[in-house]
Amino acid sequence: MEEVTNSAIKTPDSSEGLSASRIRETRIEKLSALREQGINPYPYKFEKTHNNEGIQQKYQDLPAGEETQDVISVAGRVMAIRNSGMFIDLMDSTGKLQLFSHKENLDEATLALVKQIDIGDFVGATGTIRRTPRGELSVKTQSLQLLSKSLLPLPEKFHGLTDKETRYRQRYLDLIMNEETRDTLRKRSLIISAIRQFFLNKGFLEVETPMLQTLAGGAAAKPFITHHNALDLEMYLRIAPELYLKRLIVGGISEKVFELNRNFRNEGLSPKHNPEFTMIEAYQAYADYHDMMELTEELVSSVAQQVLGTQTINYQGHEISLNRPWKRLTMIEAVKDETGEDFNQIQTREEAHQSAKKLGLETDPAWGWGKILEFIFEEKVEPKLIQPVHIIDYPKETSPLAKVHRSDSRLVERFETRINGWEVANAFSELSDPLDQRARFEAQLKAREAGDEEAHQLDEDYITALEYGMPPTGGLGLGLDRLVMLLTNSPSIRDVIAFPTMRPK
RNA sequence: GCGUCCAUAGCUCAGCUGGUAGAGCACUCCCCUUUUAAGGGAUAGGUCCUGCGUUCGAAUCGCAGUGGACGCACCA
Repeated sequence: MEEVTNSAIKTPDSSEGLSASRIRETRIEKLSALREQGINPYPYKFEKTHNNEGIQQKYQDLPAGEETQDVISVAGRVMAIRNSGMFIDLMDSTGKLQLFSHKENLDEATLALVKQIDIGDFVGATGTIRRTPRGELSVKTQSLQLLSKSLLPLPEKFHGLTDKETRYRQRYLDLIMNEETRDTLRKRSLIISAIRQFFLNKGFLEVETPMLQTLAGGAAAKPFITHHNALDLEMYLRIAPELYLKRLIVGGISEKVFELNRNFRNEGLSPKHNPEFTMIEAYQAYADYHDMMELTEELVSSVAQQVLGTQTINYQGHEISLNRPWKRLTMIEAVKDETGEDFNQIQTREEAHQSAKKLGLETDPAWGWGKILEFIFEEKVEPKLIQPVHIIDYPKETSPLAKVHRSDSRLVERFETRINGWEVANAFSELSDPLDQRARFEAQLKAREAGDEEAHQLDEDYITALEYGMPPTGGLGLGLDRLVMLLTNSPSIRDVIAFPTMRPK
């Protein structure tokens, strides 16, 4: 088990040049030297009594030059070595702490070990706490243990790792070198945790629905295709959990359900799109889209308050207030306010085409009234919506899963929440009429036959479920990654996903 | 998919109108025991992304490719 094969020694990472591989070879030689001294460079356990932040806090009032007799043990990665090992910067997940290893305080073996420590190694240290005359809180080392030998050189200590490609491909290096990355990904975790707690506190039941589906429904997007061998069946990675969550509402497992998990869409990559991304979907029986607006506002503002301690955020130079209530604007009003074109007056498809033309927009002759309204909205209004706003009452023809508006049959009860111009949430009064649902699916099928690859597929079993009866239900979908981008001021979705999709090198 | 820009040591970067590659950090060795990007000295480290071309001569110019960033398209 202690044997190291020649091939292990002689196979450096293919991306390394000579300089790095020489450093690596030197360090492998150090491994043998350590073992000859009876030191296992990869031991099993260390009794760590404190983390670095805990020490910094506990002794924050210790004056410079003072020393305590408290004996503690800390552990972490060596980030810098000064004065031939007398000073070591030790980093753990909570922060930095200096080790002070004076030759007068150490036995010969420990002093020898200090000399063999390299930047990047994990070490554990036991000693007393003192603050140096220059004010740096330090562990005055009594004993030192190597906890893991690092074989590869870390990036430069001052400039760190800045190359974006390397930061995404070797996220572990990015995390070691960049506090900002650690902070962003930790905040992501806190945000997820706050969201989960928010729903649980409101009585929502967390559920899981299939990622592998025989029919990729619930959204308009291209799916990833895969194959199940035993069933000899073409399957899809889900593009949305929506139709399964509503089946659970039909079944009555709970009147409130939510799922927080991955969706997969076979589309382009961009600073706002990753092929796999995290979606929060929530469904509440006996509720409508007005209730979902309340839920969305409460969720986002309370998560910001909890994780950031404020509801005013700064995103790439824009100050955004998440304080409730958020503005609500129908799509028709939004278009009228911005362009003067009033789709309450524009009734026919021909008039709609003319309206778009007047605004300098090119339309596809196949588009109907609703599609053109939505297109004008996206082109002319959307980029200007920086502050949170619910855009409500979408055209029926582009929303096949939403219930017809109770007072305008051209529209559905749907809203999208825009923050910084982005679609952050999408919600409906869910369509519960099975016959209408079938008609809407059939319209989508026609669009699919006409070449729209992303039109919804017809899900017979879902219609069957609706035929057994689904209560009036409000549904909400919320893109987690974009929310995290906003709350962490991250310019790219890749900054908020630990391992973003990359082409293999 | 299209366009623009980028690719030089492990990392961060210089390298001029074409003349054959440099710095700092890291590594190795020496000095140095109260440092904070420690300091001083000496060494070592290169497929200049790949290929083809132009040229007496290419890191540098051209074409193609690969990878990346950004923008557009796609994302109803």
